[in-house]
Amino acid sequence: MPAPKFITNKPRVIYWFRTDLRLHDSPALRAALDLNPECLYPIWTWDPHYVYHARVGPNRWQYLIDCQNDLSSRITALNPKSRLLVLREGPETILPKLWKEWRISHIVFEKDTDAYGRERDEKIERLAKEAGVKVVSIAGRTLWDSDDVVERNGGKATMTLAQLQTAGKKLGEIARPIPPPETLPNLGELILGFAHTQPIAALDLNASHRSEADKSYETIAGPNGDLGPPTLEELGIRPATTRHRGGETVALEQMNKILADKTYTATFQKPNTAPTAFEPQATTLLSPHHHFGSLSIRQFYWGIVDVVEEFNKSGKGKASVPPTSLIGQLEFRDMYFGAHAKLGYSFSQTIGNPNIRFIPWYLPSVLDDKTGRVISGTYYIDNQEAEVWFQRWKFGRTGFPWIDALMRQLRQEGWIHHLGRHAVASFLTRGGCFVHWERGAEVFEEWLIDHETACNAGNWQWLSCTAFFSQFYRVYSPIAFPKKWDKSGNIVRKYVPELKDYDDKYIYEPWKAPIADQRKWGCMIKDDGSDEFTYPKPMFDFSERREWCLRKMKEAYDVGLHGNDEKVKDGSWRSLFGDELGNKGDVKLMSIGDIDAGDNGAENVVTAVISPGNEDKGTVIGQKRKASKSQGTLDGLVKRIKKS
DNA sequence: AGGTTAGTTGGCAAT
DNA sequence: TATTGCCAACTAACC
Repeated sequence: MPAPKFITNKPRVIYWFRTDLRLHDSPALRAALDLNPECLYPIWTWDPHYVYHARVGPNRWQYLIDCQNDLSSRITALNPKSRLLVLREGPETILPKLWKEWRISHIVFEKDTDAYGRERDEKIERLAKEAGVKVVSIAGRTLWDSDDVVERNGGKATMTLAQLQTAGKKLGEIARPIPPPETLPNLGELILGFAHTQPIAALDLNASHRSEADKSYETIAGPNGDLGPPTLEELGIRPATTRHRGGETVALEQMNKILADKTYTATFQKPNTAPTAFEPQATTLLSPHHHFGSLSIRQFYWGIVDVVEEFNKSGKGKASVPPTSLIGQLEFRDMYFGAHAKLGYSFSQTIGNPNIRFIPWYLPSVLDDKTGRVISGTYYIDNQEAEVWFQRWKFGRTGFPWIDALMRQLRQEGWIHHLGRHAVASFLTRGGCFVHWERGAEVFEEWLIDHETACNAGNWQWLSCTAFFSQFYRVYSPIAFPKKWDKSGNIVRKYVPELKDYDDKYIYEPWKAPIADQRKWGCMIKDDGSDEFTYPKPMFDFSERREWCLRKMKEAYDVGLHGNDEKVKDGSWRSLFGDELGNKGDVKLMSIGDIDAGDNGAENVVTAVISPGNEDKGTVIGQKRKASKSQGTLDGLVKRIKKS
């Protein structure tokens, strides 16, 4: 081990912020302060994995930037000489330089939970060891440390709420929140006179969200040279469209408002909250704060427990209990984290995952044979019709107003109600399109401001009846389900404004309205719905598709393969299924990263695949497809999206 | 925390 | 008062 250049008595500490963008109830930050450091550098490193390889739309970028700005000013409020230092370089290259230049003795961070973060942190710990820097990593993102949960669950993934609850009981009471620090140490000297390492050029999964050149890594300290949080402009990302704002200050205000409504908090029952409500929404909307760590999960947990106890003593009634209560919702979150902690990367994919069923969905993922992992940014188009359905679903042009309203709300605002997620997920997978749940999960990853790998993968598995839940005949109707909550379809009028003047009677099924009424209400129902005075006909007969899907689900359950079965990996599963799927023979993969000249002169990176008989047609995910006569509907769709 | 259909039951008012 | 029609509310079976 090389000897440090300078020996000081007091620790010199880097606090590495990642998904814990808060000062309150941070066990890791407390540990850093307990070192009684001579100086504390609060840093953020601009990880190329997140910049290019995670799917992040403008709304989540903005939310992250909100969190960083708020955190920085809260740090400065405690110490005017301190702030959040945003370094435009990946952690694996910059941290060793900082340790050396800033004479760091300790690096402290909250233990990460997702597969990528944990793999990255292992590398960082090895590098730190080599450099003689001590690493302090403390769990703080979940009710219990998920690795402890797995251990107390017999070393297995938590696949039911009961398993999580039993493991939790064995682990003892959840820690009470730690108050925020009252002071923070000064920064050390900001020496940045070292070479700036650029990330290795890679596939940019967020290219479709950029309107300008990406300047993420132009300088180490940002355009103002002050290590301040970036702007969307610096990232070349289009403006955000959501009204939801991030940051610890907003998070605490929002939480306190909820807890102040004691009846709401104590009697909350998720299935009784309206998915059609949007302003205000029926649930807490705290999930994005928990995702970025701008709100501690234990702070909210204990806030609820205290309100529930008081409510039960008050004689006003009986508080709700898990699984439907607010506490139950937090437990579900920990259950998914427990499964993800055990299974790692394989939790968020079918192939190689022993815990999930194999169902022969359309548009399956492509596997990297070397790593056994799904290749992000690509998938097989094994059925052209399903690809059209998928694109129409993604951009809210299915012709089912309830589904389209939700998908447009998701794209615009980055958040939809949990039961709305049920509705669109059921529709895309087992109750409509029969498209792979991994395609849906990728769209949610791109557009949700509260995207959390464990919860997203888990919920898609649940809703597609791939794991956690198996009653596949419980299909959500795009008409009957929203009618139960809102007969007049206000959510449709808001997000599908071309239908705003339709009578209540037809708001969820406008194709049934007489032509004269369609004319009167200013919106004709036409096949492609390609101008602003038209809306598309439903892209299929729903009950027909529902029956077809039920047959296929039953078949898949009878065949009984799971993600880790050899037959799933080698493709021989096909011999066990009937030939009704319509995907004939093998599909072929184009080279990922090939450059494809787009119609508008732009160069697009090919990230998807071709199907037999269509060898000359590549696909660019999230961008315009190359012209294809067989996809008139899709071209109309693209035109419509560009206009909106 | 799904939806449909067919069948039953019970209240109510018209005849 | 008995019969009839109507319908809302409920249940069971099925997908």
